[in-house]
Amino acid sequence: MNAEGRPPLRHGHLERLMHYYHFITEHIASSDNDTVSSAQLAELLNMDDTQVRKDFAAIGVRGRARVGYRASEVVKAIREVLGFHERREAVLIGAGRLGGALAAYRGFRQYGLAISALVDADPGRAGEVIGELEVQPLDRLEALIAAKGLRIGVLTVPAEAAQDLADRLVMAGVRAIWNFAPTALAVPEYVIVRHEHISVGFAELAYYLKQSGR
Amino acid sequence: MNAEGRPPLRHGHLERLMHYYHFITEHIASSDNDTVSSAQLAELLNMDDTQVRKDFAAIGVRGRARVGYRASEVVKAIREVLGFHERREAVLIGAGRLGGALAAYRGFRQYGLAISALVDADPGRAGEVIGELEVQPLDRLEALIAAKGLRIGVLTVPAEAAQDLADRLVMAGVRAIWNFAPTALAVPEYVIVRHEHISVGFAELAYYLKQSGR
DNA sequence: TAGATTGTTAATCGATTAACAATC
DNA sequence: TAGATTGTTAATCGATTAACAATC
Repeated sequence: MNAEGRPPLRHGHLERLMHYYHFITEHIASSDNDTVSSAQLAELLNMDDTQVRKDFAAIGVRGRARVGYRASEVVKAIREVLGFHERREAVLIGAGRLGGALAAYRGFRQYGLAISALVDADPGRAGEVIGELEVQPLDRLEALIAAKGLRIGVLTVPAEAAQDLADRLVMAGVRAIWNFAPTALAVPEYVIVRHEHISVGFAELAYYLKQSGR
Repeated sequence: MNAEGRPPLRHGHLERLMHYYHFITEHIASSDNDTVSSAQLAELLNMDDTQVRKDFAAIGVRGRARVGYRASEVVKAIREVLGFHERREAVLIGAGRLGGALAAYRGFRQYGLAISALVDADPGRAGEVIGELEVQPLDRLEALIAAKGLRIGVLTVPAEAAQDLADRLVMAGVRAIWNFAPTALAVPEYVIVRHEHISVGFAELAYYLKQSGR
């Protein structure tokens, strides 16, 4: 149970909530009286309508029979449950192409993520500006984390460098790591790691392509 | 059933296979007689050992009682099933930071992915070299796909541009799209889309962080 | 041989889907 | 009122885990 007295959401559930959120914010105008039915969403997202109703019930959204759910209410509840309104500052390590792309992407703001420090191991990169941030030298990592009280680290570094940097992040107080390096990280159990394994996406795509007869 | 007479693998199964693959190739030297037991893998990957044995059985890998599985055999079987040895050429659209990162990443090769054409809507970018490729103007898209017989497209463009480009890809003969644009794509049912929704990863990380008491 | 580990069947668990009464 | 849609319970399905005989 969490603060709201609801059981914690599982992976699949969170994914579906994000799915609803994107679909509704993209396709259904947010004027106050816009409604959406579970059957509509289910059809468009290619899933079962009971699932939609259960998911909404689980986050405390109630609909009205013969009418459906208020789109704005659904969106608000999802933002609430997932904590999109809570600003979460993070330090990003590795200002290469991928790191630069994440640092410059403005879309993260709607989920509460603000990358508020950017470091790179190459001293030559220090001072360069990406998005709204200046690249800092790696040896300032701990100072930056302490100064801003950062608790989230984003790793966009080569595989070989990842474990060392993860260790430094944890030592400096970081408690959640978003890992884009193609390697597993060993961390204490009180640290949460989300490993973004991009090539898995390609492997799946290729497998399905193969299954479908090339 | 697929060509090998085995039922197709589901999402979870594919993810686990990639997990084993990475773990074994990273942590277990590939000399011919290296063995690994289901209990070992299960412990290290934090899962049930029966699961490991079932997954291996499903791809035709047999172990030996009291010994375990031959690491090299497991790796080979996974590569075989997932088609890593089949070279798959793709066109990448959008040579921005993210596109550039993917185009320059050499690690994809081990999975069979070769990005063999790179286009960008900005004519000013044409001619620029990223990795081993020269950025081509967008109007050459169809010609490149036809000339190289490409069947896979990678979209690293802003959300607004994604649907139009997906349409062009499909019209030109592409049958699988790896979509990094933060928007859903509408495509004919014979086209496979893999939507890489990166912010979902952050949302999950943030949710678990919140659940754990900040 | 003794005992560790596989391979597989059976049991459990959770997630998905079906059914349907309640409601608007 | 009639009928569409929710909310929820029950049934089904599939995935995970337990158990254990077979094997090396």
